[in-house]
Amino acid sequence: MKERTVTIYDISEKAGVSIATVSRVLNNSSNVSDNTRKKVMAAIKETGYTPNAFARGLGLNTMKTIGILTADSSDLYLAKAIYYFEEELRANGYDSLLCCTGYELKDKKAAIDLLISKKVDGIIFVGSHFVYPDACDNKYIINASEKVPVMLLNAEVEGDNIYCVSSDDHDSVYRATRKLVESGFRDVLYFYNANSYSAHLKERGFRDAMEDSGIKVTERQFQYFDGSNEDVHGMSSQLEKTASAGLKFSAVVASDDTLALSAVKYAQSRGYKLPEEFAVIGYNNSMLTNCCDPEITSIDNKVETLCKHLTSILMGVLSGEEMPKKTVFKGEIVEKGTTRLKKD
Amino acid sequence: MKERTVTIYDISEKAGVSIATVSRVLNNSSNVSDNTRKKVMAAIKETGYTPNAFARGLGLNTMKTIGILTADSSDLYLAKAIYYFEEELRANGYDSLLCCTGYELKDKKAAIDLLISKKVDGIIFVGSHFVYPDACDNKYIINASEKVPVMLLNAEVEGDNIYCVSSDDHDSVYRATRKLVESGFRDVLYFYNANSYSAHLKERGFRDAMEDSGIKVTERQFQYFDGSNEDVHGMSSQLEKTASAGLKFSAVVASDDTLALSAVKYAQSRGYKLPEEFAVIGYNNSMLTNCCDPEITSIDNKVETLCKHLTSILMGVLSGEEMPKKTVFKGEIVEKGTTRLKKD
DNA sequence: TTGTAAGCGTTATCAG
DNA sequence: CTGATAACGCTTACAA
Repeated sequence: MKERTVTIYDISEKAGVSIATVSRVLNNSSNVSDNTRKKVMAAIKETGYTPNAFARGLGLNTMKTIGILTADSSDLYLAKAIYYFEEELRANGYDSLLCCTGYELKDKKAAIDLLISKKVDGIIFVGSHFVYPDACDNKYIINASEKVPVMLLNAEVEGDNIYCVSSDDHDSVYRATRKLVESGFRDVLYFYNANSYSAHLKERGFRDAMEDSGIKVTERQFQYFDGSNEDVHGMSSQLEKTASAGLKFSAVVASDDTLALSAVKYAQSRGYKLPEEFAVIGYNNSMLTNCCDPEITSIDNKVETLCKHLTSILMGVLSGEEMPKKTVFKGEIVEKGTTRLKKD
Repeated sequence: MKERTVTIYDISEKAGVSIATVSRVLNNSSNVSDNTRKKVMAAIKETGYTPNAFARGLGLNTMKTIGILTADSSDLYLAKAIYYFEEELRANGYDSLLCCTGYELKDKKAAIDLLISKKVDGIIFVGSHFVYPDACDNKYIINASEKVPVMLLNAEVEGDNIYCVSSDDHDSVYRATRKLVESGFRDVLYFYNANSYSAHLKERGFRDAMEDSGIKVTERQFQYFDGSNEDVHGMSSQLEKTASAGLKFSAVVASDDTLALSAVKYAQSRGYKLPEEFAVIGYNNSMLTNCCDPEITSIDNKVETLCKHLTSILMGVLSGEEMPKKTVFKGEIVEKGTTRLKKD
């Protein structure tokens, strides 16, 4: 009882023209007389015809789809990025094929193969988790770039068909840390939870800032949290343990707002007054920074801007234009209640 | 200089067999001799051949893709759902085409048309925002279901090809509210920010619970927050205004954890002690409930379970099995620090 | 301006 | 077990 789906042939017949003509009006292409166009349109409207995307894809060798690759689409920051990408891409006539890979290298590779086999027009790597410190481990990105343009958000890999858009993480953390020190906090703990490309930049920023401030740091001041990105509990109890173990710190620079939030909870559970006795700086300026009292000073890395630029670069690449291989934006320190930084 | 992509013909030639045979080993289908299979495999490996997905799609009339429709993929709850869907779908060999529609009806319609024109095998409506109180406004969902199976998460629409999976929002809020009242709070404010299908169920649950507790409610007790889902600030200041305007309330039942969090901030800014003098119950049991101190009692509606079931129902539908049109799970009240509910 | 016909790369039916 | 060959529905030279 399934009525045959209407094809371009049905339209051509109904309108009394050839399928070529139908195709032409469909792609509102070159020279079709107003009259025939009208006839074709009428037939289309009447039948409710829509072109078969697969056939189209086969002919054009594209279905206007971009693969979006991310470790965890439910992560606060990544979710935002995905949202902006989807929006921008669709505005440009592209669909988004989403692939969440988790954090295992082999799953990432598998996901890429999958995307490429589905013949996406490009792949956006959302988040720095895809780039490893050891260059060999990034070979899989290069491989992908031999098939389709590869876009990296918040990461950097050298390659012919690879384009990188990022925020200057090193600079942001550097500036924030220096200001923090200048405002009187010298025993600062660095709290992080990733070993990705941008994670390293941030850490480097912290180290450099401390050094340039003339403060020696010990490795104990670098606290790595190895757990779920949502485990605020675990995070603050790690700080608690660290403190109980004898490490003194009265400020925390965190690589992520969740960590920062846990630092606020830690400080408040100890009865420290923020920002007088204890200071906290987060990263991403996400809604989490507004979820506690005082609200958290955080670094805004302009994810919307990054996503828009990245998309427009991708669009340029896809239409054969020459595009910048590396684009870097400057982050912004958004001061709220957990610090009292010196003004510039 | 672009080398022609290798096709099934190249493989057939290299292996000295027909393309039909190559196709057979590709789909590891019926009866191919071990010997020829080996030859073909060798040729495939040698050339790095991968089948053209578009051609395949054209032949099979499917590219194994599911459209995921959501108002805002960066919303904490929706993002989680999307994550689980993507994971489950991929485990079943399906890809996810993501479409974020925003909250305008016409954009929703456009997105659906788009998904259908891309010939997805089914559409998952993530979140109750797609279902309107006025049945006429839901016609577009019925329309979609005439083309592909439609799956609704946390919503309900009657239709031939429509399948609904949800948590019993009414029951959850009802039980939570009753317990709250039993624990001594009678002047409870209901705080919500949506007019969707499930929003109505929740509100109904609250009303019924109050009524069954013998408490009269006035419309002022129903506070609708009309703003961004991330604007914790705006939310708590609305509560502040409401209180200043003279409404007395010492407890808040919120339709969402963000609202609940804002209630905690409000209560704390007024110096109320939670849970003794002020109680709060949220919804979704998201990470936000752990972001303040005390942590927030919240209703867990088991999004992971819902998503898994929904996906498996969809898979059943796609393979022609008879599947339940409506599946309802029970939510769980997860008690934390903002209440001291009576035990059952 | 319009039509003809040759792809595009598979899968599937039917013979052998 | 294997091979021809006809779909699948569209785009696009090339002709007219």
